Amino acid sequence: METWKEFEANELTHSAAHHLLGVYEVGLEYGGWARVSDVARHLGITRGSVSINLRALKKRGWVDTDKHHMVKLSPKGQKAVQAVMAKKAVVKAFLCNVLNVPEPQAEIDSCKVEHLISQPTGEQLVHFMRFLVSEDPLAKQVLSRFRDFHDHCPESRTCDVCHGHCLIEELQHAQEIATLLE
Amino acid sequence: METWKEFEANELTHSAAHHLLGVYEVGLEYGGWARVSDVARHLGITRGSVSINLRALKKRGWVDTDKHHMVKLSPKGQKAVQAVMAKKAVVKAFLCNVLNVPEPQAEIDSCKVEHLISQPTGEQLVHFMRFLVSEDPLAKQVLSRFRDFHDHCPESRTCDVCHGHCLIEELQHAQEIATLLE
DNA sequence: CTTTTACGTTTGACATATCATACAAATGTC
DNA sequence: GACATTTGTATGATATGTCAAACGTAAAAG
Repeated sequence: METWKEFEANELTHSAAHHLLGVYEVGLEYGGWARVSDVARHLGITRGSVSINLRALKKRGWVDTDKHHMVKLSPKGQKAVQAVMAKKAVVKAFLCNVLNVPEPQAEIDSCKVEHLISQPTGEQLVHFMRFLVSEDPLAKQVLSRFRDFHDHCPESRTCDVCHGHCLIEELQHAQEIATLLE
Repeated sequence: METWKEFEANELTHSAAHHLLGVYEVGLEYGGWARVSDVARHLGITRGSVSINLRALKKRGWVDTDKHHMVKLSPKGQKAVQAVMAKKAVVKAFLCNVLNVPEPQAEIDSCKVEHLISQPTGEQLVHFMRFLVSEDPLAKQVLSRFRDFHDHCPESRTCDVCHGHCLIEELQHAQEIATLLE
């Protein structure tokens, strides 16, 4: 009944995750060290905001700082960044290459959920993708078969016509489908 | 470079989505009408918070109110709730029945992302699940074959042993896998 | 009909996350 | 060396989302 509060309890907020990613990406060219200013430019927010946010992240052990105000990821922060990047990559790959979601939308969706996906779920998705690129011939056929199914299923083409109206009705069948698979 | 800000731009926050879901669920027994108090009890937060939050949702056209302080979803709110519920259902079904994620974890993960998934992505996932329950024999075989793959892949069993350590290394391969599917 | 309970709202507080503005110190430039 | 720019921080503002506590009203109980 209170599962919804797990969202708040998440280890990293979306903002915090992207501050860490910012430190990582900016730091790539400087041996892991980044400046507040560059992270701010990278994220498109003010130096003041980044200064405050990184201070909070430092207090919680995600980043370390220098005497010269330089910032880098702590070991804990590095692990978090790698996990987030990997989850985003595998979700985006699934959306693009299995579900055939257009790349820009897959980029947005994967970015929104990257920090929220649990370790077990991310791992299982990696296994699934690994299965789809395995030597099993079945795996190879499924993707093209799904594309055929998708192209010939009348319901899959309504989206081009009604632009958002039918999508909701589409999704209403989800619960029925869920039970069919059990 | 600023894709990450799409998160903030989301139509509904997690909190707002669950207020709407709360109105829906509480209202089921009263012809769609709900009271602030019952929604608060349902969500496990104070009446004050719900009062303020529902006022904001009313101002933006997601809910309507009575002279007697009764609240119900507007047509717009109903559509949003159905879309969110459907996305959660299809994601949870995918996690449980395809990826074999344990049900409690699937419940948490799907709840976290339900309001963040775009209409196109949700719809494509529905098509994919529909394909997996179609009469196509290939679809029927894939799930059990993936389970075999999963059970016999040495990497898939490390999780039971290292409890979170290897998971990160697992996920590091995601980017490589992503390119393999293109 | 009084009393008590329940309800919705209001207020003040706190936490997060952003902004604009201002300031002091460090860095660059001439 | 003097001046200008960049940088990090500080301050006050706004917005969301939560809490606890108090208040007034409305409904239920006695």
